[in-house]
Amino acid sequence: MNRNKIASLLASINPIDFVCISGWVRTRRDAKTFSFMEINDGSCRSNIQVIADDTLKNYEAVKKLSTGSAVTVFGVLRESPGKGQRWEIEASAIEIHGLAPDSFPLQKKRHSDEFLREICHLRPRTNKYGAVFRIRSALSSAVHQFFKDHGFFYIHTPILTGSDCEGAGQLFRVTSMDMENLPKISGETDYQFDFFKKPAFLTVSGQLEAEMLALALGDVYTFGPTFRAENSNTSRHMAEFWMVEPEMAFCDLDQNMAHAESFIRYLVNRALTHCADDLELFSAYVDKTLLTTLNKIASSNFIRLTYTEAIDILKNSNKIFQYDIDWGSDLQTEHERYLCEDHFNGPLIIYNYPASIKPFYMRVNDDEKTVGAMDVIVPRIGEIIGGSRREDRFDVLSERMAEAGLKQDDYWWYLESRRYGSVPHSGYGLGFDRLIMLITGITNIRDVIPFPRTPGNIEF
RNA sequence: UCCUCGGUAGCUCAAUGGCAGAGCGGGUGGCUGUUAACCACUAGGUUGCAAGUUCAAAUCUUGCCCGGGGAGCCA
Repeated sequence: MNRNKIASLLASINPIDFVCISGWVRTRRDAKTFSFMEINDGSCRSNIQVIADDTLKNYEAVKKLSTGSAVTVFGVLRESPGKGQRWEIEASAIEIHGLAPDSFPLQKKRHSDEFLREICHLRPRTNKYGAVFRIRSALSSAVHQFFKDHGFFYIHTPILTGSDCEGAGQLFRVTSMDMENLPKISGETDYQFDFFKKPAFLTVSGQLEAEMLALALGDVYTFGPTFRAENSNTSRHMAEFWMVEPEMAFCDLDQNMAHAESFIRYLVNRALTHCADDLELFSAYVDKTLLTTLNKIASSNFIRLTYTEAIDILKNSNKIFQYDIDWGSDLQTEHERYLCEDHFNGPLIIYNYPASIKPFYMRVNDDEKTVGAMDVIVPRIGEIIGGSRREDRFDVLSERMAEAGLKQDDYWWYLESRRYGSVPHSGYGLGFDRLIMLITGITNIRDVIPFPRTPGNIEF
């Protein structure tokens, strides 16, 4: 018989004569002639209560079942006479798969996130982490649904790259050469012996390749892993993270910002409507203001202001910042937080940044001082989206590349897209892990992905 | 990488130079349609590692390792 998922049994309207569940024992309590067990199979937050009485053939073994043990239970789904749950299963047979000895580190009581991070292989079995990873799955589906509804095509851009795409951060090197015995030519590593016959890296963004597809299919997006070899030790950076990158042809900066805003609103709404039960855990135990925050994001327009306006507000704020504010310098975390959390108290989009602090591919505005860049800032997380209108003029783009010290030979194909039928186009990157932080209220990015990769940490 | 706080039982923490403790978890027994069950008893320690100061160090000093928070780099 196929097993029933606990989620569907708990949603049942009527009793069911014969059911079968498989899962892990969360807790067990003994009564005089029977035992209460709570089983969780990961299909939902709730456990189901099982009544195992002493007529079971293996009752002595059942009485020894400890937290973490795996079982299959056959029995009747009936209304529970006890308080606290509507349904329970009266077991007719219990099959024991694997016991969890008393060294099983998860207790019924709450554990610290720091401790659970040391046992990433077991933490999905807790209520909180089970909920995070169900939400992560639901929102991954929501990403695809949103783009499907808007006529986008899902494309796959390479993970391995031969060029330092946008000069964004340190790259991980990829090689098939023997690191202990590198072939040398006049003192330098001879890449002729490497797999690609030239240096190779893990991608820091699929944007440049995504642009090529946008200039053919119209509206496209990528959703995949991204790698940065930065020595970042913060609660919002990882060496391996997931990014959603839409790229849209015939799209200006205003349309780009409107798109980013509706995308975030859609995802927040999806979480509110599709993950209500799991979200309740986070609003109860992680962040009491979570639902207020999410409802506000879902219902109100994002504030839009230019970089220049942002600088003016900061200068007139009479607040003392650790870093000085001057037109031309990048906004620091403290500045973004002040604007987002104190001054406007809500999500905001800052656009038209100085060209000098932004990458070569962003389109230079008519003032020739700023570029069509935009960052979406949300409370508590900071930057969740970074995007821009792309420079579509061949001459300007080559000039900007030269200024950035990039070799045009390495980007010949990128430049050719501006030579043949170039069009206005825009796109952005959304940090998917940061989105999960926003939606769950979790404050450390290491806790929204099953197995986080950070400097000095690649266990599991 | 920098600043800052911390590391004591399986977990969460106390012990501020003088006998290393509690709650939870584990084990044993009892009780009960229970539900973070309850009651009793019980086991459990290289106080992160190394050196130093002292009659005496979990406690003070130095170095290292690991973790949290903040910052930079960024999504």
